[in-house]
Amino acid sequence: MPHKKPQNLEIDNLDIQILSILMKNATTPYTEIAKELIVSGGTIHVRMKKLEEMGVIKGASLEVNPQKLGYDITAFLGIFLEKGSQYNEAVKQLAAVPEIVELHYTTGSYSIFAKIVCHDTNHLREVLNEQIQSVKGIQRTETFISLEESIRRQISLD
Amino acid sequence: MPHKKPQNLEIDNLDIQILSILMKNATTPYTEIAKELIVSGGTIHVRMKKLEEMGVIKGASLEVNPQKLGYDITAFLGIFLEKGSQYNEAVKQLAAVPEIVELHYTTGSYSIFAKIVCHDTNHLREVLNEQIQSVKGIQRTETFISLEESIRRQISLD
DNA sequence: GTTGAAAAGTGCTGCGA
DNA sequence: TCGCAGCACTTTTCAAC
Repeated sequence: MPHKKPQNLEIDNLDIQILSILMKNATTPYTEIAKELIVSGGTIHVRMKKLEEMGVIKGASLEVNPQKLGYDITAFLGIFLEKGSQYNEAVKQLAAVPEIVELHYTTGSYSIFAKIVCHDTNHLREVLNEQIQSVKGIQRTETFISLEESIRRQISLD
Repeated sequence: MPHKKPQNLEIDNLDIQILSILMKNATTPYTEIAKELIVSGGTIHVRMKKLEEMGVIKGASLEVNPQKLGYDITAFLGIFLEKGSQYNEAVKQLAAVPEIVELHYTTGSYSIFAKIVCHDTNHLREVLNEQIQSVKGIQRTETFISLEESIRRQISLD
């Protein structure tokens, strides 16, 4: 009796619980997760492999404290473009600015929204004046400097 | 001759190189890093321990694809407070909103700047109306919905 | 501070239920 | 499909340089 391989491309409650634990601490051993969720270590492994194949898991990255590395300024940038159609070209040039850690195409007042990390205010001014304002199509920018990061977390999967 | 323990609380070039590799892929084995930087595995371990003690490394977290988990909307929120002094109280209440993944106290037009992740536009509207607008001290908000996340990376350590 | 190797723990694979 | 057990690999520790 031919039977189509189920593939099981659904995310069930167990998957969510595994992700939930690993999103808090990616170094949690599989055996410990297994103990906590009362399944075997092999099961965790199978689920993780499935989630990776599905593209749910992009990878694991080390979280560093930018301030301890001499990056004291985090700022948000609202960027106005002359024309919305210049977006792709602008992004290409902005990608070459290493201080930009996040960049979005947004609705609302601004065309582009960016997050930027700099050593100090001088560094920020340099990047703004020399790297960003000179990009073709960028009309002007508004800067919001973060004085305090009060919340920083991942989405909760409940 | 009494001699103060050096502690070696400086970050040298080797530390930077180790961090650089692990920030791209936190699952890189120490042995492989050691080979690449031509030092022993034990050295990598000692350095990592030092960096953790110094607080440079906050931890490792799994990066997931929010869209694959049904979170399709990423938005930025500029929040106006009636008085800046209401910040601490507002943060306390906003911390209880799980959809908020980042929150900053900023200079510029807004008092608070937040990043929020929702399932869909309805979910976003619900969170805005029921959870955020009701917080005491919040005057009004401006929403910037991300239509495309073009850049997402860590600071480069060069 | 670094090295190299030994010891402990974890991740992976195949067999059985 | 899941769980168990053995093997390979990584992390950790430690004495010596």
